[in-house]
Amino acid sequence: MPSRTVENYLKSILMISINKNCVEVPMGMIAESLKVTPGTATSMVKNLQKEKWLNYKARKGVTLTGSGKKIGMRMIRRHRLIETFLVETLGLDWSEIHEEAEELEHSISDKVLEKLDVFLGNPQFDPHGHPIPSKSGVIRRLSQKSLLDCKVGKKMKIESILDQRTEFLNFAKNKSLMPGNIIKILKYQKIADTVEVQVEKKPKFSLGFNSADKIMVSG
Amino acid sequence: MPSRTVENYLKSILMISINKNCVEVPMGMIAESLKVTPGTATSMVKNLQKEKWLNYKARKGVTLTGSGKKIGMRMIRRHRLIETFLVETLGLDWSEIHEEAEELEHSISDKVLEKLDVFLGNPQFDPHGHPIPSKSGVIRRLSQKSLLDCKVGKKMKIESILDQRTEFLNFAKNKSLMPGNIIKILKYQKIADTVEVQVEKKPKFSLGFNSADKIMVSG
DNA sequence: TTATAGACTTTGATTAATCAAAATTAAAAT
DNA sequence: ATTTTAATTTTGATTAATCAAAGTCTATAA
Ligand SMILES: [Mn+2]
Ligand SMILES: [Mn+2]
Ligand SMILES: [Mn+2]
Ligand SMILES: [Mn+2]
Repeated sequence: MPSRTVENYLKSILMISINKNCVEVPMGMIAESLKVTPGTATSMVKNLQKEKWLNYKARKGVTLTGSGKKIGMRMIRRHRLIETFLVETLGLDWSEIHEEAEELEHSISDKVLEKLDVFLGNPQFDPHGHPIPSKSGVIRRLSQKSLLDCKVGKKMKIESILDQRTEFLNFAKNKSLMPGNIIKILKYQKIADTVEVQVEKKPKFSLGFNSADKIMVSG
Repeated sequence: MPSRTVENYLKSILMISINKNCVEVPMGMIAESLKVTPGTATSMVKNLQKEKWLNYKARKGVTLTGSGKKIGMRMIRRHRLIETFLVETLGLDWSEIHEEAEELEHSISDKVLEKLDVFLGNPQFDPHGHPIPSKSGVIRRLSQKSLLDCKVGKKMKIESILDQRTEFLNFAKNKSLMPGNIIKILKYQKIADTVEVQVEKKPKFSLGFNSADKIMVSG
């Protein structure tokens, strides 16, 4: 019933509200995340409100309704299961699956999706370490702690990578910045906005604050 | 570059010209095959001509250009490889894959398609017995002989099933009307427009002329 | 040779999604 | 309390794809 555009809006809005855990998602973030002009986002969001998928307060932002959340979550599940399939079964690299899944998430029937889920053995995390919501829309709470929130010297486990850009993921893999690996912050240089880190026994290197904030960790 | 609508038009036109082997494809068939009104087909076809994908002669029909044929063939390859994947890998029934592939054929990147091809071991035919074009756009000539063109009593091998409707394919499977099986026409009753047939050692049954014409055979 | 039916085309309108640029508002800085 | 800035909304227009219904052709049938 919802068009692929609607599906994209609802998924993006849900992901923003999860990642930044905010209740009201501001229009600017929606426009940025969907790569449309602010005016487009405003007009689209008004339509979504008519369809009862969200509530919109002018100059405040947007809150998903129950049905909006449901569709958004459904899209996240689809996206992540498809990504997992592309890596596990077809052997694509984790850096090239995001755009692919962005399309496929709208094209697969529920039946095929559930077959895929079984075929893959009910995976719980996608290749970037993001939890895959259950069919009924339940998702594991993900770590809200990024590299930036860590004490110097403490060893942490990498949970997931938020940045989905191909180049960033290539860089990350090259530096072994991958889910499961152990990372330590060696130095924290506020003035230069960098952290110096070491992954497992590999050579140390530096990350800017923006990049470090995309590496989610636990432990 | 071409939109999914354009891809659908070019694929449909190519398939009609192959199936009916005619050079000029009439507008009516295009409209019917794409389930749009005749006026829509006319206006769309004019756009396609502007883009050099085909030549259109008013009240005559349409002929694909080289580039139009190339895109059409690419879509046939995609469609059939995806159908094969859905049956071979995910275990869907041959009756429920057509609509699915109709969507997916537009959503998968070339890279994923070729990975799929390798994963499946370069299959030559889809689950309905239709030849899969090579990456470079070469397709095996398919049998032009249907059950209707057979001598009574002669044993023939079923090559492919043209009718893609779910209900027909369910019926066909139930009667073992599937590629590879051996079929014999027992009786040919022009007046009732039925043929009585027997597949392998199974009980005999009747088919209307329209249905019989959808079963392509050889040998 | 006219009629006429059926295939096809034209016309005029609609819808979803988008943009650019102008207008408005609220928050922050002075 | 003003001014400035940044975020957001409004306005007006465009594009691809579609339909309904009116108009036009052309091949056959009377
Ligand atoms: Mn998407
Ligand atoms: Mn992911
Ligand atoms: Mn299609
Ligand atoms: Mn097929």
